[in-house]
Amino acid sequence: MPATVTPSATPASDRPSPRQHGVYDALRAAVLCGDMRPGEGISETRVAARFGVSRTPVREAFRRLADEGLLRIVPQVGTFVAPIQLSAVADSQFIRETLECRTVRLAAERAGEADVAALAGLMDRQRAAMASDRHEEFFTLDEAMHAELIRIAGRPAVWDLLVTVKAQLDRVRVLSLHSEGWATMILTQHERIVDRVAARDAAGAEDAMREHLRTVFAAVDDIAQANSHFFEK
Amino acid sequence: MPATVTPSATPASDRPSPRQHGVYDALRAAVLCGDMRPGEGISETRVAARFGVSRTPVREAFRRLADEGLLRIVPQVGTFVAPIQLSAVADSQFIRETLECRTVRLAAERAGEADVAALAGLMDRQRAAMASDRHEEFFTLDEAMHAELIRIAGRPAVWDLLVTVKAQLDRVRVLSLHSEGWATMILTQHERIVDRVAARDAAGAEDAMREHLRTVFAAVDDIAQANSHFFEK
DNA sequence: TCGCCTGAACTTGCATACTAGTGTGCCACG
DNA sequence: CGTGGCACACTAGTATGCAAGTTCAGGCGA
Repeated sequence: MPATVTPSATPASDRPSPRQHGVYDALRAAVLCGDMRPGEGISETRVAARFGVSRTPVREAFRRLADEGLLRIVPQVGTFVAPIQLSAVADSQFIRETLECRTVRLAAERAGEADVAALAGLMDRQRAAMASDRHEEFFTLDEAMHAELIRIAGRPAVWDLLVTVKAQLDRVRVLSLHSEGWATMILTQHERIVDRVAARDAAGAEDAMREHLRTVFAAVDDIAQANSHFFEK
Repeated sequence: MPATVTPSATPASDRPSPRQHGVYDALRAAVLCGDMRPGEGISETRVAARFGVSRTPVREAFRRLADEGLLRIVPQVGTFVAPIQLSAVADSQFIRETLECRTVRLAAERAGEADVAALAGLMDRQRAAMASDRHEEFFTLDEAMHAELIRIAGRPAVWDLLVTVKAQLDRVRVLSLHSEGWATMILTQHERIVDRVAARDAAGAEDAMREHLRTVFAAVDDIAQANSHFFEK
């Protein structure tokens, strides 16, 4: 390979997805949705056997998940699903709130007609999903709306960062029981955010976003007490 | 290994640092300080030979650096020092500014006498370092002061995140030539930030921090034009 | 002289073997 | 019956061999 020469073309996206990605995605989903419980011990050998691959791609997936704080690797001892640390959850909340409050403000200042229409479409689908009790789809649309707002703000990379940062928050969220009134409240808050963005009301949008994010976070303490064996500190 | 049992004690910090960490640290420093130039091709085999280890720990280090956006791994082709993307630099700036402006505001609201004294001590050492032209030490103290402000704000995890996010900015910074007047200006801005924090002036501290961070960022375009072969897009 | 084709050398991805260290359970002994 | 110690099974860290794919250079032919 010639040194000091940038590879000419060959975009990495065309390459076949390596096997480690599949292992990573599956494990990450299992940890986030609670299929693998905090404190549970796993091992490279067993996971490799279950996925039908060797230890190498499993190791790569473990390392990434450990970097994200979802696994805890103890050399020569084992790898464990990380307990949910309340301090880490609070840090996630702080970072998310700080970044999303600023981006939603920018979104309100920058949104064009097409952007507002896209948001309105997402809201319609949210209402439809909730009316039909399709909770999984509602969650997907929730994520999509937050991502769209950040895209409108012109900072798509911020969402990429938040996907990782949010993980600790998501682990708590799936423990909650999604009472009926709760989902309605989320939808109402989404409507208010979009309404303020559509009105180009930056300050109002920021307030609405902050209230929305804090509503979700406010449930953390209750959830932690009801599931204290999953938490640390 | 007993499953579903949280490892009792055994903090990971006590464990001997695996070899991959040494490789990771060395390569990261080389990329950030410019010893390895953007576009330069490296290979697992050569790096492994140079460090006297096998490919495995080198691979792990490569993976982590690629996750941070410092390397670009092209399967079956090679691994390259990532070019500096202006968009990534701008995103780093946005995230850093957003988070540090909020934390410095919190620091101003929360700082106790001991915190203010610690900041004053760091400023004294900065003045001494600059008076003696110890640029390396000044840089270290610069980092320490930003970290200390975030610690005072009560969000040390935010600094851990910024260390990674800042990497793209740091790659540009080392390309600049550190003119004399520039360092003086940085020091003056630091003094103003600490002064506003000591005065518990949250808004003033935020303004000072924003001006400070934007001063550094303002030089990016000039540096990019003077080193266009290192940049992409 | 230009263009194509072929092959060799290189790359990373993956699988496997081996090492050093840890925790646990069992067995012998008091 | 209780306790201490040892052996074993299991862990992650590392080394190495093999496979699939890419690039580039050199030679051959037009």
